[in-house]
Amino acid sequence: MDIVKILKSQIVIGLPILYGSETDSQQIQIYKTRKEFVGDYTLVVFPFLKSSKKGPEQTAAQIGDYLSQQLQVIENYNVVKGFLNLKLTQKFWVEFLKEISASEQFGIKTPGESGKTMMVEYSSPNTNKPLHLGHIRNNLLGFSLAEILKANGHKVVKVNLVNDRGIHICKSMLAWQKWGNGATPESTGLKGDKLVGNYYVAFDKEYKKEIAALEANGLTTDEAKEQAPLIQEAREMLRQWEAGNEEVNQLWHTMNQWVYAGFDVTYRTLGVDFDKIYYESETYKLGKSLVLEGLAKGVLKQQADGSVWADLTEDGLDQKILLRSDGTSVYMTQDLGTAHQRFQEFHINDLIYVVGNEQNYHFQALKLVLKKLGFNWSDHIQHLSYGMVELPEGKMKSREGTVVDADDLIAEMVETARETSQELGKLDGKSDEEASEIYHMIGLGALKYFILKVDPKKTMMFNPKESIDFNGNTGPFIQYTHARIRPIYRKAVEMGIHNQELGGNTTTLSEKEQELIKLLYDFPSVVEEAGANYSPALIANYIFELAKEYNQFYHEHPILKETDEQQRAIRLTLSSSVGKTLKTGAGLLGIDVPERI
RNA sequence: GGUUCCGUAGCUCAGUUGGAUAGAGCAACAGCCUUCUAAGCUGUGGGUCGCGCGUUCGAAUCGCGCCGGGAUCACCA
Repeated sequence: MDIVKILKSQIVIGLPILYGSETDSQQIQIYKTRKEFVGDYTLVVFPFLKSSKKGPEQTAAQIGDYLSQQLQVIENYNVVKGFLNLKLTQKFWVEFLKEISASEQFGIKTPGESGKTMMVEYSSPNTNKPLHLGHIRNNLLGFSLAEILKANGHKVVKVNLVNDRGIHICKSMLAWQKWGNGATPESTGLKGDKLVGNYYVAFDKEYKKEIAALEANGLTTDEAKEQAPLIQEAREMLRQWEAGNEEVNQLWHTMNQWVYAGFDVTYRTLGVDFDKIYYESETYKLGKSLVLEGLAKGVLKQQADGSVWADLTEDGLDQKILLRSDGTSVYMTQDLGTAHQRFQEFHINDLIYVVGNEQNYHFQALKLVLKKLGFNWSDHIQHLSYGMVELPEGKMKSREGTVVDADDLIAEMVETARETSQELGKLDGKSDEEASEIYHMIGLGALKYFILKVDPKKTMMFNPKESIDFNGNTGPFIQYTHARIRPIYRKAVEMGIHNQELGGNTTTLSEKEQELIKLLYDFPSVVEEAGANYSPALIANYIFELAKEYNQFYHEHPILKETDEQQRAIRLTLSSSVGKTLKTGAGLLGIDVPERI
């Protein structure tokens, strides 16, 4: 049971007794005592002054007296202005430490415990170009969110909706047809997604030339964009695809397979996976029947040209098209259909889309339209809306080649890990295989932490010229701290002292030791908060704090060399608990930690 | 223009259900390896929390108005 909750409930009971007035628990502010003051938890008493009709100090003292009488775990208290600082007994903390070391999975619930199933859709790439840094943020967030939700006791279904059809794919296909000379991943040695991406860029280059030529002939930019032969051809190809043209379909299939093979490599390197992959080519017609039903019910409107619209003006949005005048679907239509299908098929409680904030409007509209159609589960559609990754020059643009390629970046990170490691003389004497496994772990740890430590909803900056750090508030710092702890535990096992009973009464915990235990105590609520806010960043910040605190402790205190057995036992348990928690926390971010560096 | 998100140290970011003297990391400078892993630890310097007004015992945090930046408002996805 959470001590803060216990304190709160005691105060709810106590205030009427002391002052004869009810208090709602909202008014009770308890937080960890700041380091410059003595105590573990602090109650802010200002909100109670009206009912106590006394000064802050006196009120705080009265409440302090009351709580001390009620709760044995309170050692003592002190009052500074309107702040009541409560100090808990050492026994309380030592008992808690015992609990952690006894528990298999501290701070983590078992998936299914909550009785809820969550579906997380993430990644959802287009198949006309390789993945870049923006996709990395998406993939890492999606994977981490799924892990965090599981840790909160939910079952999780991870899905990916691959956007494998549309004009953008046709652009790559057309360019390949025109200028590819039959190139394949095998013949060029290129990763499939890279090969296809090159033709997308090639298309855009030629297309721009055509536009420029038409503009020179006096057309406006819009007209030129519309009339350029290349775009006309691409559109024709899309019509052919939709008509089921055999040849186009064959090419489409072949090129998509190349891309999938390429994506798989990137996904595997990143360590992300999916329970189910949807293909838009199979889902894009879903939703049309829902729209027609809505039309029949009169909640949607049809215009004279036959197009169907949802009127969202009452909710502050605009008119939203759902079926074109020729009766075909748009993006929104498909999303209506897939959402409907998913709630039916998987009996999910929540559906969370991990999609960039540029689509905020789309998801607002999606929920509203579903609501209009009478689906109450639309309230359970969530959008984890994350910010863009920007370069110093601004936004990344695939077509202009100003993107940070996912594979390149990963390779760079692993290479830097290798160089750094060799410079520092780490891993000398390890087999090549073992060493490169660790380089990979550290390189990816650095990258993942770098991305995930930032609040998802914020735009973040990446400067390719400055390499991602390996020191300080970084993934490798967490990994290093873990790798530092593990040998201690291994030695303790050799010495046969690894599971000695903690007495807790004969020794005095140092400030650092208490600080560490208190931090550990926070872990379960951090996991909870990260789950409630869809924020891996909270986990990242927490494990950094924990690792930093541990390194200070490590510097100041001997562990195995401590002669007092009681003291040593506590420090050992503390160390292995921190190690365990770092590993669990990093795992929630999709970051592996090594046994040794 | 409407909607919406953001603005904290030179740089990258924490801190926002209102609480005590606003914090980290990087970069700079000065120290600490014959002692359990120095990817570590210690110290120094660095702030008009974009600006103003308001609410409050108390505002980086809430409200209003400006300034600056991003996203979005397609018969694209």
